[in-house]
Amino acid sequence: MGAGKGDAMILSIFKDCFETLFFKGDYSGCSRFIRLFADKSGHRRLAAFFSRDRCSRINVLTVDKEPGVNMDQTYIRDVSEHVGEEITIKGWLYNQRSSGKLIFPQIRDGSGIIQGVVFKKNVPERVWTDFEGLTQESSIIVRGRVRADERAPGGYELDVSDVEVLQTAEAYPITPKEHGVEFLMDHRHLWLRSRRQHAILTVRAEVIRAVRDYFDSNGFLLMDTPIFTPAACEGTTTLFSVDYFEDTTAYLAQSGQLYNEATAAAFGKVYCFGPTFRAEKSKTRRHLTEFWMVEPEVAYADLDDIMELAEDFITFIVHRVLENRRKELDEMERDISRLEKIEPPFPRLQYDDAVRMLQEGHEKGELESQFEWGGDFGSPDETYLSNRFDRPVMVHRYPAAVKAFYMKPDPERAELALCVDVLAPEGYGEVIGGGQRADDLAYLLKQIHEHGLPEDAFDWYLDLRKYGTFPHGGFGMGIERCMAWLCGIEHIRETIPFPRMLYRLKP
RNA sequence: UGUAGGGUAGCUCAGUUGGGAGAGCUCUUGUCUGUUAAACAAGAUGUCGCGGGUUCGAACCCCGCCCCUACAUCCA
Repeated sequence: MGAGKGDAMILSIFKDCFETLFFKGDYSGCSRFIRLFADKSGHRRLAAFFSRDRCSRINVLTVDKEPGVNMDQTYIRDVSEHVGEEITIKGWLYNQRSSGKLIFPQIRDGSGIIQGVVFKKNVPERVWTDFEGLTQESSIIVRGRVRADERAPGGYELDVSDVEVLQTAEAYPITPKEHGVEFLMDHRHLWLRSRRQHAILTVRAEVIRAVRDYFDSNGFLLMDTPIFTPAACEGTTTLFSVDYFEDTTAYLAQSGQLYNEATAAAFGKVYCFGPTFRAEKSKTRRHLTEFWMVEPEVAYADLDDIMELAEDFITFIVHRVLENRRKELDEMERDISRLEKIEPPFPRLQYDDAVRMLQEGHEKGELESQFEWGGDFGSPDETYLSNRFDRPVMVHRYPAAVKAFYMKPDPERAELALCVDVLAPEGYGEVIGGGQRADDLAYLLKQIHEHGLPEDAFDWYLDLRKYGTFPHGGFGMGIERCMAWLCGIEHIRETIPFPRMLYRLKP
């Protein structure tokens, strides 16, 4: 049973049992802990309910009210529970249409948008003139009665009785019309308020929560790896450097993997999750200079184990988003049927076979460039491959020469690396890269020398091969690329609140 | 870094033989008791990216620079 369904069942039991109980917030996805808000009577009856051990696996906390919120404030996401009641909404004016003696303000409060109705005849003159003078994004506190109405976007309306204007906003730059990319990016701090961006970033929070829930509930331990690092992890890609006190240069982390190989030896199954920095001068729709990456590392795992983990992990995230954020996906007009097809098993494609596929594509005239065995795939190649399948495709065993120094060579064909790239469907490119790590000291030393890396920078890493070396592997998933695919977004810059890109550091 | 396209009103854009700087939206005012990016009427808005050149005359042609976008290289 999915966690969300279980919660829905429990919530319905509560609603049947307790008249005095009221619910707020969003419980989706929390299978062990539910927080309820009840008055004193409800509190006592809840205690009795749980003493009968009907839901012993659920840890319930009861408090008198939602923390951090005034008792007199109602969030727009909760209005369906307040039909017929007089409520107070604290928020901003999203947009306003008027028609003579009628004004329809659209009010947003971060949790949703509700349409208000102001009849000139039914409100004091001050309220009417206050609304007449309101500009887009003015901050307001609105009082009114909730009513279900088919004509309203969202299905519920607020019959406004009173308004308090905190500030009449200056002319708001982002109008409900078309805007160009540059203008919107310059106003990213305001753009976040608009519907589509709100939906996208709500899904992002859901994806991140799913990532944490997945690893936390599958025996992984969170190990935060450092952001200041002494030298290149992989050598090839460019790093951001910062002054580290006198005479020392530190580099911003481009991966936590090498450190997680150490923590995996200490804790078995680990993951790190944090910002990652790459100073690559690439400006494409798939690149950020600062992005979030989650990297699991598993002791005694081989390449097949890692592929199975990646497949199960991606499926979990897709299911969670479909279950909890369907409204947001609809809001951004995502073709959900494409996501509903994401079920294991994912196709596993050997590099050799992928190359054959690309060459056939070229012969058929479906692919412009001629691909030669031995190279890494370019972006058009990845797109071509991923379009052959309706679910993520796992390409494994690339030539060792095009991959990082720490990859374990295939014992059956030493020229291949035991690695895997997961290509998202619909041309969204590589969302996961990983594989099995080289565990032989002599081989690693040879690789470090051949890649021209400083051996002394890796002395601690090489220690892991001296003191109980072990087979292990893992992968890294870029949150933003995964997001772009899940949400069907053209450009990765919309999947993070404040994107950092080549030539963009502000706002 | 390379290739291609672009920079004109607050926003989105049109503007060719080189000669009067424009449209829609936003905004302001007015009409309308159910608007859905409301509609209708009237009004306001400019360093044509910056610098130089050609010309009687440059948004338009030439040179240099700046900025943006897409793609490629790189990668998640």
